[in-house]
Amino acid sequence: MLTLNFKLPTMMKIEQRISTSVVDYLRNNFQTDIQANQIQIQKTLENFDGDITIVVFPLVKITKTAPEELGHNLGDYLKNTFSEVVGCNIVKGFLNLSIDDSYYISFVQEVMNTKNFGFAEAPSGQKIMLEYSSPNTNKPLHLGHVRNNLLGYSIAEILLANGHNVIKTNLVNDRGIHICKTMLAWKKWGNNDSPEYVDQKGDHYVGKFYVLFEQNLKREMAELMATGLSEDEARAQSNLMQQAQELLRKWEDKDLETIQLWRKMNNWVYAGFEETYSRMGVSFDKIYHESDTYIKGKTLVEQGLSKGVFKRKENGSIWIDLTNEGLDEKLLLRADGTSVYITQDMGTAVWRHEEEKPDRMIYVVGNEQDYHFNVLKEVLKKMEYSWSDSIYHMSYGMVELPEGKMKSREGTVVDADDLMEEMVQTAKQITKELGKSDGLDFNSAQKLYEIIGMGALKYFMLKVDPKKNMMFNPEESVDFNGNTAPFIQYTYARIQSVIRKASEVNLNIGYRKVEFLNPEEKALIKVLYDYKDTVRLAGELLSPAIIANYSYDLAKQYNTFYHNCPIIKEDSEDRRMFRLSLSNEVAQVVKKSMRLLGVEMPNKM
RNA sequence: GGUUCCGUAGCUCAGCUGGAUAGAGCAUCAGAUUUCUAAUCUGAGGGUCAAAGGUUCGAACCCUUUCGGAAUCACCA
Repeated sequence: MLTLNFKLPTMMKIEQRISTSVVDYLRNNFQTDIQANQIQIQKTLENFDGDITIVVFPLVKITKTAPEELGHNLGDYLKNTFSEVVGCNIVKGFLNLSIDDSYYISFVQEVMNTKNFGFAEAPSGQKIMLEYSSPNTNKPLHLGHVRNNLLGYSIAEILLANGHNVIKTNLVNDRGIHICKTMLAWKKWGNNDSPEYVDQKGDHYVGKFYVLFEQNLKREMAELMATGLSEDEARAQSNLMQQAQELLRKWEDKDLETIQLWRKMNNWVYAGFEETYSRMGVSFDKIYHESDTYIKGKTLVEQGLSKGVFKRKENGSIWIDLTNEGLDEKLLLRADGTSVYITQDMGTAVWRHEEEKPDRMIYVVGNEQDYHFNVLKEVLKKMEYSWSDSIYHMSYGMVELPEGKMKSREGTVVDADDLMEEMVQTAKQITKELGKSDGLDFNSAQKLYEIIGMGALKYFMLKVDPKKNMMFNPEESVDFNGNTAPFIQYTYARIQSVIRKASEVNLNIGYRKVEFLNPEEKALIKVLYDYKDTVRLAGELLSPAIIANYSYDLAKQYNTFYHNCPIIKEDSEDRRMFRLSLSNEVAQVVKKSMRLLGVEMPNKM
């Protein structure tokens, strides 16, 4: 169970005060020890009269009275207790309470007076290490990484907003057989070229050689299989595969020439990644390399072996038996002594824990690795690390394409750089067609296209529940209507425009009390009212989607308000200022929310 | 085959962890601009929540079974 530390809000919500009061009522009249969190309070549905609703069904069991009777009594009690409760009605087992407008009006004032409304007063929470991105250094980032990077970054921002101390880490998978494959391919077919020489981004350049290796391996395997070998046998016996394995052994033996080549190629890739991360707007506090942590992993495997937690097979490979845990036997170290994926993950986890002693370690990794993380957790548990339960695999769903699977070998990968460029270009085209960038200088216009294009991409990927597989439809992603970042950005820009126009007539932001609310004002304030709970929930569930959908609701509600309620042209001065201030608060919350997703807001569009 | 996850409108997704008559966007159709940005707003049609049982005052949500889809079970990472 995740817990969060919040400081007491400056003004306790009426819902909480009512819960407490209902508990008092029940205790005094029915001798029960019910707790406040057992009282169900929700928003009243639109078709009913009222603002908040108490579900009395569950209470009937305690009181042994009819739902309607209890509802009436409770309603009367609350009306007498709270001046804010100005009316009530009972429908079946639902007690609907009407809250006086003045409560919501003063809430707007509270929002204005709260420095960072909706966010925890940092830092009061846990120390959390969050791993995300974790690229392989043998190929460029693709669509799947985009989701990973955006999710990781956004979750970190959300946890920060909830008052946690977050250390963003990236574990670079810079060693392993796949790296050796690209190195071998470059040695064979690279002509001693470099990315600079052929004028290509480093990660793309190196990625070419990985593809080249796989193509040639496939050809060689096909020849071997034609002689009657099985696929596995063909792979094992192929020259290319044997040479790659030889290279891996040389690498682990620290062969100078191999290490130098490895360094050189990895640096090409890092330069490429740096560009991609930078445009994506993601960053890290601490970078770990598998090439460092695997050694620690090997040591741990030896320790586990001597403790009798692991066992060695005849050929020398080392395993853990997790059949009692519902998992299989799992390889921890190869027969030739080289390490596998999980070896380094064990090392990394222990290393991190020794260095930082975090309360939680969150891994943002795709759900195709659910099994791997179950094993990792069990291995650490068997090795009696008390913190093994503080590991949490933030397992997100795959990104699917309308055409079907993405496969690097078949050229159906959507490259991250290409995707970002395409989004920005589309934003540029649409913005120009609408004449929205007229009058902007070149740099400002470029900046605007970037904000819109990248915003659209980020929002599209983050608005879906992270746990679910999602469909990425490139055509739909550039459609800027509906539940999209440009819609929300437009709403923000519009508010900024109103604020600019207002200041031209000396109408400045400042709270002014009004006597009552009209329906659009009230509906809008109620969305703002949910903000704090939304940020908290998103933090508990590690879900940027909750923030995204909230932002959309808020923007939509604002647009309704905007169409029905004149601001600058409103007759009453008090209401004019109230609406302007409310608009400004909405803009601030929209901006902060979208910032949690890594999406920027333009002042004009 | 074992394990895990998923199935909500034609399509893409919400549904606040069991509450009232299941909601948005796209697409389709019909409207709104002499008025603070129309990348906007208003309205209409569209549902056996995969199916069947069960638990409950109450189920899209929990349990069981069936059907359909995906991932994984590598001396790949």
